[in-house]
Amino acid sequence: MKEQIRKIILEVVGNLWKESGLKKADIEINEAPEKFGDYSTNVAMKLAGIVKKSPMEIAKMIKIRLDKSSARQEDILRLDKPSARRVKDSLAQSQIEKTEVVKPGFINFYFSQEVYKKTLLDIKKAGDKYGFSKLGQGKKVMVEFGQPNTHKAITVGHLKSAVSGLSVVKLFEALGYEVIKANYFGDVGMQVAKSTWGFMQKEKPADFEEWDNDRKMKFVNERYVMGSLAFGDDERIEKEIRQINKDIYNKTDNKNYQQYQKIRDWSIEHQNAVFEKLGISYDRQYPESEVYQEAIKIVKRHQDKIFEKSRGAIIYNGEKDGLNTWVFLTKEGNPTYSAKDLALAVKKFSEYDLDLAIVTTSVEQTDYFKAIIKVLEKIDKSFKGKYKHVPFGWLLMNNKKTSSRMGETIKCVDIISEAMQLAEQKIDIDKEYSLEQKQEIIEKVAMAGLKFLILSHEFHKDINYDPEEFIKLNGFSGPFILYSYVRINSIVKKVGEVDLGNLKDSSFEKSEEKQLASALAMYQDVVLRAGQEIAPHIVCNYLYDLAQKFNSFYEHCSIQKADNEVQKKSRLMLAMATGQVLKNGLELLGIETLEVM
RNA sequence: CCCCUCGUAGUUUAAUGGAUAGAACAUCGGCCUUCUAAGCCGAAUACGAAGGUUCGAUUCCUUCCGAGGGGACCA
Repeated sequence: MKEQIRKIILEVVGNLWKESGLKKADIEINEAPEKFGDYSTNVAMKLAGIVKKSPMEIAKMIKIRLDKSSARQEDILRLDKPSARRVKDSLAQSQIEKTEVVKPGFINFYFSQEVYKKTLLDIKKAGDKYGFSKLGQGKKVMVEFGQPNTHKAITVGHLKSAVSGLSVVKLFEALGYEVIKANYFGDVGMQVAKSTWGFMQKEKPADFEEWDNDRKMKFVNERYVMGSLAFGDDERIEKEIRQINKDIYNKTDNKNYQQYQKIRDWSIEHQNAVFEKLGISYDRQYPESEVYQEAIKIVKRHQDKIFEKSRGAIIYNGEKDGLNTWVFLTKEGNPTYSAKDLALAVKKFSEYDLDLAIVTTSVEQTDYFKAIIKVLEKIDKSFKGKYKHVPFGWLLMNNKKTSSRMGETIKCVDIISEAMQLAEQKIDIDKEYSLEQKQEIIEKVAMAGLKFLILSHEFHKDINYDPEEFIKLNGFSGPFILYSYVRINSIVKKVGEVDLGNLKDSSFEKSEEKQLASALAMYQDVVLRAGQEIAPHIVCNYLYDLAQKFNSFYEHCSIQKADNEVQKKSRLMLAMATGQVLKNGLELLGIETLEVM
């Protein structure tokens, strides 16, 4: 839609635009505020500084050209003179009903009824694929997200990563990319050793083997905290833990390694269950242990060209590239996380023929990944621009970051059950749902609340959450959108599905109808922007606005009590199309719809 | 000391250099005999400070103030 309007503008100002050194992409088409039509452009204001005329004057001249290009007005701008027919055709093609010039120099575009009808028909035809584009067709992208550690609890941080990552995946799919979902999880290292040590210090409860994995992992995490605290206090214990660490690396066939393996198995089962609950199934799982050997090799291979020796370690000296210096191999010859991340990156490209690899992590790793990417490009120029780090902010509790070492972290499973409790309280007791229905409502509403909260903030910003008023179930929230969807579903059930054919008799005259239909027409542009900017919060804002417009429509334009049969059917089509778009948009956020609530 | 984020109503936040800075929660006031009131309609309240660039700055640049993060063998 935007692209078509851009073309029309170009018909008129093309030459002048080029002379001014501006590019086609500089022609901005934006969604206009409600009372200023549907789309608007500021080209006149952009030209003002260059041609030294007032923006209003320029805008008026452009408008004359748009309205009837043969106008006999003195043209001090030397605008292009496309034939009247070409402009008329362009306008007709993009179904712009009228244009308007408004201070300080905006040119506004109003959709015609044709846009509304075409949009409804497009939505009906494309269904779940409405909003998809072909931008990434034939291209492959891998998104790495989640990244928990075994032998430790999954925390809110991982929850944020998982939810954000899933949304990135969905956005790229909507852009037409083939997406590979990857997880990189820590299953080696001191923290794993600490946890294993802690576990072996205390008799486990008699019925331990009968516990489910959630409960087992809670116990394991307690033992991890204990081991972690003991590590700093006692040299003898430190020695024991380091020994366990060695046994794990060497896969020594002893009690330590066997215990480690057992906990690792529970952890992975637990992880998969938690991720499944969040709607995530990975295509490729990379345990840290898998890249360990490769990490050493890759550093040694490039030892003198990219890396250098310093204080006994092998480092990448980032200072000369304006970055920090990072250790890749310790003086004992062990690979650090940087070496492992590097090996992982190379492995990803060699396993899949990727056009792009995205890694999402928390913001603290921003500088670190700059270095990793730099080194990667030094290894092979073809990696340039293909490895992308997307940082996201913390989920803070009362403005403070929590420490996993001290056992302060909020567990992912706890936060989910907290959300479910809230959702349960909200269920209308007058409505008699079956037990299964009730359970479905609780789960989906809770997930919608959680996911929307996480995704509605800009990625790189921290989310400060107050446990008291944390998950919102009304207002700017996921459940609000679900609720709107449920209302639509309920109407359709009552009135019955309808097909108006080509909709040729229908007309949307009330402002609530027009605004709703306009918003539907803009959905594709929104998805495109959200995908290109990797910004799901754009989708959140759009969906909330759309749901609000629907609720307003619902309040002011009755379907059952429409004036006549055509209006009734037109409105029902509008409602059904809205339902489809809400569903598609929620899908981009990884939120499932439901039929009643 | 160096580098990176971020400062918007009481709170949580939005706005590719543009129109009256948009919402939500909380507060106050209306609307359920009428398609699900988790809703609708309305009121009130905000760009950390000072300069600069621009027709136009919350947005870009500089300085200051404030918060957080990163900077050698932990991830």
